[in-house]
Amino acid sequence: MAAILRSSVKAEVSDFDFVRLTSNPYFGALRDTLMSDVQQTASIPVSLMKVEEPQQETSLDPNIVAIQEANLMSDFQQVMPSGNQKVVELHEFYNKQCSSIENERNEAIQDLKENNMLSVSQYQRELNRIHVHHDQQRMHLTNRVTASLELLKISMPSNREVSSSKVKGRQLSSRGIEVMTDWYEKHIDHPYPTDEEKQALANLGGLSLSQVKAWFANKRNRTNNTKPKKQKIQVEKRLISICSELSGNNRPQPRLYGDIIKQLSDIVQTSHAFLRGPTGLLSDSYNSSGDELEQFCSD
DNA sequence: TAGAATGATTGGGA
DNA sequence: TCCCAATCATTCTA
Repeated sequence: MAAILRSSVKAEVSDFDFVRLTSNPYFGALRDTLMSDVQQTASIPVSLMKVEEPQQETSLDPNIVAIQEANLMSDFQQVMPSGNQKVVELHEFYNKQCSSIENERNEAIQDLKENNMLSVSQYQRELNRIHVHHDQQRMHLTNRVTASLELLKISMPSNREVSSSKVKGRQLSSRGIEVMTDWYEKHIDHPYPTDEEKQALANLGGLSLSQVKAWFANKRNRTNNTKPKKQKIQVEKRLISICSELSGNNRPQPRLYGDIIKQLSDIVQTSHAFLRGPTGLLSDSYNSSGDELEQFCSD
């Protein structure tokens, strides 16, 4: 397949693209599937499907290895915070194998240096062969670990929950709910996490920052714990208190009504947020205000 | 299956 | 840019 690709679109496919294609972790599986199909249908000569393996001594662009390793490290950094044991083990395995390859490389170079029987050109050729060999080993290792990490990412329950939670209406991860609820209950009087706290909660719960923000906004709103709602509840309590005072048996003397009106004026003055809101008691069409009430009181 | 619960989005105010 | 209230969309549950 790669041979076909290479020969048919040689002008467009660079060596870089070709190596990227053949080093893709799914390339092998795709090749095997196609080979199987070819053998079953016998409509395409198998020889055409033969993969052109890179020459053993062909030098490998170190940039490709570096890019692949950087991508793998980036993947690890994304998944590691989940604390998944298998990911941790895979990461350790990868680091050990890399160290092992580099140790072998260094030993081989050291042996080469100690060999005084080689000419300069022979030495250079041999040195190149050592680097190519070990670069290929690292590339194969990186590909294998990348494929394993992909499988782990798919199988991770927390990851499934996080990705699926992007869909509307899906439950957030239980860990995420747990840490946010815990924080909310501990800060019930002021449930407004700072940016740093939001980020920490997101990291702890495996959530995005916007999910944390939305969860707290919903939580405050649905438990009547937003600032305007709390203020409104306070005002309602004071109004009920005044009403009961006015209608009760211990009704105040008319000369004390001024005090009550003053109290009502204070309530209007301090309740701007919800009284003047779009659904408030004092909408734009209602022109009365605390000041007017104050004026009425003094009259 | 209807209603509740919940995550996400939107538009407006500060 | 944050917060809020309202609303939508989806899932859960009795």
